[in-house]
Amino acid sequence: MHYLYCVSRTQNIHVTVDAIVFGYSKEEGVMVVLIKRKYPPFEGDWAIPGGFVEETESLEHAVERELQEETGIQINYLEQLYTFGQPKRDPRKRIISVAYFGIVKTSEFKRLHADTDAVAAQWFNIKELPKLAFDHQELLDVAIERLRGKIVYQPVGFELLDKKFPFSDFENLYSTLLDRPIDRRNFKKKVMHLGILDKLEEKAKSTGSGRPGNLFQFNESRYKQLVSQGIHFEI
Amino acid sequence: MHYLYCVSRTQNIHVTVDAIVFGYSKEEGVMVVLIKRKYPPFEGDWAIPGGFVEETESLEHAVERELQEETGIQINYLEQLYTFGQPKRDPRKRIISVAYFGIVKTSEFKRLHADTDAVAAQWFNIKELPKLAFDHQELLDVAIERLRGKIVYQPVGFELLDKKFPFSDFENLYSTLLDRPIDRRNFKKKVMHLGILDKLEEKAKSTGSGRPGNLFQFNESRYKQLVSQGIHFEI
DNA sequence: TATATTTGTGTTCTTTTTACACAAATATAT
DNA sequence: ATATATTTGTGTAAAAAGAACACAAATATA
Repeated sequence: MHYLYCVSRTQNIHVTVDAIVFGYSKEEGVMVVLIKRKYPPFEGDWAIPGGFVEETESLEHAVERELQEETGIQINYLEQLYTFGQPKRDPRKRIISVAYFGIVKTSEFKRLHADTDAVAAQWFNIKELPKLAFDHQELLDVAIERLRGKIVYQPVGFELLDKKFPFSDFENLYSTLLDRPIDRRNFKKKVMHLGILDKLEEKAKSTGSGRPGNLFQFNESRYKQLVSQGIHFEI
Repeated sequence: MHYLYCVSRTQNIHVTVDAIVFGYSKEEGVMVVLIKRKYPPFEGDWAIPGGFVEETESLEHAVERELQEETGIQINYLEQLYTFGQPKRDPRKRIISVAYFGIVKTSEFKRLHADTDAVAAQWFNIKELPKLAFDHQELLDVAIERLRGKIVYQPVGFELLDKKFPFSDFENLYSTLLDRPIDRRNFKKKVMHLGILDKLEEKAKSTGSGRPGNLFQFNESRYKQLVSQGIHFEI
């Protein structure tokens, strides 16, 4: 095959995109959005949203379009995850699926949570998942692993939180995702020392009992500076 | 689009795999294999080896098959890199390319280096690359970034070296890839402390001037143990 | 006004990382 | 055979980063 890109062969392979979208709230933890299948195969099972790529659109565009159509979600962070292409992953025909990994912010998550049911989409806690169609459990496993891996060296955490948040939300997110307790003082010391969080003057509006704390905000330029220096965030 | 996987649409998109294969030798540094295009577009330019996926084979199989056909290479390490799918990346039709990242060992690299010319394939130092066809420079940039990123937390270095190697080869590889000097004593201390290298009794056969050193060997079980404990190799 | 809940903060000890120089073994040239 | 150049092998001390740890202040609620 020296004729790469030169032969004109008819290939009967179809390309889809799938999107594993995460949301987070302090109350519910890390959630992922799934849709209920209405037709066979796997009728009635839950699946990761996605669909066919159109010939003239980019892969990213396809993801955003499908998400919009199936779930009404507009994500604010998107990155390519992995491409799944085993021959028999769809029983009907050969499908190559380019999976993406998306995140919505807490406020958006809460808003969506209220009305995604209207479009047969639903949020599930990543620790309490239903049986999934196709090889979607595998996609989800890869995505969760990636999310977990990313937060320890890149502050993807910010994509999950709102623009302003109390420090405890940030800490809880890490503790939840890493599934282990975190020492509040050491964690704060480290994060503040990196300079990626700015402490605001505002206090959080009291959300229950306890002392109200300051709000914090992600310092994006500082973050970019650190990344350009090749610095990892081993939190 | 709730009909994911239910519509039977005709998609005129083609799927290819590409393989960015790296080799290393102390004398030549980090090398990558390219093939010379014999037909338009980009006739005469160099390109990354690859080709169309067949309907019944896995993506990995397609990569290995194409590599074998175009370059005669059998890699010993392969992982998926990224999927490139911009609409106009091939001027003729829509092509989604699943790029892979491969490595051959030094001995294999030297052997191939001698005869890959026979099949219009050639090794290039990653610092002295020719102009590439299509968006292949971008694929290569992503692959090099990945290679560089990987060696600092996973010992992919071993995939590039022979089974037995003098410590200086290992050190030079890291120094070359990271493009910065490495303190020999501290580096050795760290690596040996991790336990991923076993010191052999054999000495390297003298390869020029200087004191002959011991040979070392990758300790795979120790490595797996560390990985299962979630340990990263920040070398 | 007492109680429960959450936030905020500093020090000490341990571990890890960095900086740094000289002697031993070989090959080559004279 | 002797001198010279090249490469390997090794330890210590100072600095930085990480881990362990407890109590007072601010609010909501009973």
